[in-house]
Amino acid sequence: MEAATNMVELGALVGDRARAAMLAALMGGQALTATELASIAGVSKSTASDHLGKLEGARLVRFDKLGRFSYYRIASPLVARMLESLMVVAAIELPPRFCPQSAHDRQLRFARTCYDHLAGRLGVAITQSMIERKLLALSDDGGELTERGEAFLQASGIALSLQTSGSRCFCRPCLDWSERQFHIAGRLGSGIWHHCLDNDWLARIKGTRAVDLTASGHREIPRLFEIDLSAIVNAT
Amino acid sequence: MEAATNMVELGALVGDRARAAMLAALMGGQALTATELASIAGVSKSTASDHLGKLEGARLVRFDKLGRFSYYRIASPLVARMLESLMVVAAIELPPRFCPQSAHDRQLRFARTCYDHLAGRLGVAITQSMIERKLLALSDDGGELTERGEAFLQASGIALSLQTSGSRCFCRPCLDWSERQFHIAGRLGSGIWHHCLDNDWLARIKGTRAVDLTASGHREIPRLFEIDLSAIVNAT
DNA sequence: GGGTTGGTTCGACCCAGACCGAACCATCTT
DNA sequence: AAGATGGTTCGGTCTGGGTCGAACCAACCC
Repeated sequence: MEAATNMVELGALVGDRARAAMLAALMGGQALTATELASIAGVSKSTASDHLGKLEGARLVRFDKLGRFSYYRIASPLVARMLESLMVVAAIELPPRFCPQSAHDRQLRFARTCYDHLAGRLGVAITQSMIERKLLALSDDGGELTERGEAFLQASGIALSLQTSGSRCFCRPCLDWSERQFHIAGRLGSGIWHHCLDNDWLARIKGTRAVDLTASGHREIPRLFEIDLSAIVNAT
Repeated sequence: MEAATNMVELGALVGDRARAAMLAALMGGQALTATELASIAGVSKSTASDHLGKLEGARLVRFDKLGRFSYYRIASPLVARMLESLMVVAAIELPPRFCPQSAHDRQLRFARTCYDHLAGRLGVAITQSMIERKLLALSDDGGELTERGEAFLQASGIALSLQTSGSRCFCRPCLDWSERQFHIAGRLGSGIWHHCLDNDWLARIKGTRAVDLTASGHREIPRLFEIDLSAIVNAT
């Protein structure tokens, strides 16, 4: 059982409170320092360093030294996909249990980054709206822009934010663990997120994966994506 | 970190030798009894029962009692997808380490089931051949039959083995951990596998995920899929 | 009924590994 | 040079959970 042996190692790495908290934080897509990750995981610096060494040894994370800082990040999109699928099963398949919702949880549920695209109620709402406007068709395992969608992309300027690298899937549905609906991943998802970020419509809430609307985002996002912000801001 | 909490639980469940061996075995797609799983995992019946209780409690597996036998199986396609992505990262991203290849490993690498479709050199060869014959186009995250492909499906009789349920993706690439290339999953992959099984071209090797060619399979599979069997039988 | 086999529950044992503090190294500042 | 901050390494502690055997329950066979 060669494959199983490595799967055990992988599971054991994720199956620890502190390490899982670090990986979840890194799923925000940003590189974080060892001290930040120690604080997020709620462990001492020495423990954090130990954990990060293991994660790096298994090539789940990479790190770059910048001066005296070590910036850690998810090693590859493949690892991100794996964590994504873990979170989906964790959220949907596991028996429900009592979990008090913190303020932070509420922020995450409103909007967050999922490695390199937008998730939460905002991400799902944008996706739904694009489908209703027939800009996009999404199936369980893939998606495609319509002609109207192509035009929309050009007109809005999002096209400029798209990476041109061909190997990644252009549009991929990503099951949202909090909403239990799909949002857009792949290059298109990444392009939409970066477009919102570049135009200062959205800003990361520092130290977390959560994202918040700026004043201009409040104005421009509902206009561009034709969504009703008030409905999703005030949801449960 | 509500999502992270459940992810920890999930990782911890997979991150155990015995449980991972059981899950890997169940990824063969067949239901197995508790005693069979105990033997596969190399633990006592009591230990196995304990583990299976935990897996069932987390809804990663389901079981049906038939008489005095408990038949366990993977709970859902979502769980299968998650394990699939774990195995891919385990096989491809983790640093290589010395792992002697057992006879059983060689069998698995030749041909095996991956939940409900065909994997290993045989699965990959069929996929490659269909792409070369322009029956199929496959991208990183999706796939489509060509018109020729549709005709091929009808002519071969595989179309009859296809489930008609619409919710599942018709054709999905699944990264093969042993071959590091794609093979066909989704309803199409499931249809091809069941077609080979129904016609007695392939047979499961009992108690494992491994699959072997029957005499008629030796004759018919190369003909239908236009592949060179000798090349993949004798590979490393 | 008695015997056999599949499966679960319980109690006891034991070890991998998560954790911390202290010491240490490296980088930047003053 | 001295101090401050980020990060790693090392040794020692302790606990969660994986393990088994024995006892027990349930289904099938004679």
